[in-house]
Amino acid sequence: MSEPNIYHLKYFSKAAELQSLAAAAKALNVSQPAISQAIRKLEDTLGCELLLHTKNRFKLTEEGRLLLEKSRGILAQLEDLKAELKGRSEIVTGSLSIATSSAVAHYLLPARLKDFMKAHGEVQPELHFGSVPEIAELVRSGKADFGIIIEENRLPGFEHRLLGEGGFTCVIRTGSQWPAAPRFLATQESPGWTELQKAWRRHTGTDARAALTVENWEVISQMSLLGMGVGFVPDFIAENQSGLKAAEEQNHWASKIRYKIYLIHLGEHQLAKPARLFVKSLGQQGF
DNA sequence: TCCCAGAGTCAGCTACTAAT
DNA sequence: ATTAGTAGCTGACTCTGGGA
Repeated sequence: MSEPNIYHLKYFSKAAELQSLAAAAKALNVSQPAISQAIRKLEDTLGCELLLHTKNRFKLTEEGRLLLEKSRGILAQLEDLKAELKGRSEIVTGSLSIATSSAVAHYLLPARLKDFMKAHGEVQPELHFGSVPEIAELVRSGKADFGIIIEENRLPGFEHRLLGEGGFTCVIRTGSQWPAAPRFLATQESPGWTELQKAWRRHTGTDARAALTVENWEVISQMSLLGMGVGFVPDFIAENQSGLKAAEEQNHWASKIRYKIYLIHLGEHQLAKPARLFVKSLGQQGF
């Protein structure tokens, strides 16, 4: 019986990543049976089931998940080795898949990405957007190399790198006054509406009134611009959104609500080279 | 019920390796 | 150099489930 080889791992990883044998076959330019047989060979030689087949679909077993995790590291190391042996390790190629919120992508990422692309023009960046749970799932499933989240607390199962932190700001349309009976535009996600309510109650002794709770700070910014309410957003948005101004007199209570920007991934050794370099550059500069 | 997509099976081919 | 065994691939085909 042969030992598992690198093609077996490659085929298995791609199938697990794409959740489809046919899609993996297409991506790797081989036939679908080749993928199917490679996975069976892996199961035979490892003596465990890697996939659970159900209704024309499959899902990973616990062993399959473990193997996927380990094989990513092995394949990434192999890519590095190949590049090194070719004597062209200074030229970084491949994809860089980042999962984050649209706010981070809009306000924080472009400058960092621009610098990175200037140094590594061969890398193909790819951005995915979502909520914190969606970002976590994109990273966990391997669809994204790493995620950037704005969250108070750390997520279990991920390695974290703190990129920055700050406080919240109340914003209103430039030229307008703080309203006598403010209605707030805030997100449901933490930190957001719940923390605002507590802080507002401590500050005024009354309940905060919501104009709208939405999942997206850019939408909040736009609605604030239209005068639909007082936006409650992280300071980096307040500072960079033209047409809005911070309600300075309110920020002694708002800025006490803090956020942290974390970069999350499944482990340094599992990152492909472009991702490792980008993570390193973010870690040095932060946001 | 039909059609389509995805996954599995099978036969046959090629490439490689070890034995003679 | 030849031969046999093994591994891995492909194309053709079948089976199954979901959706129109």
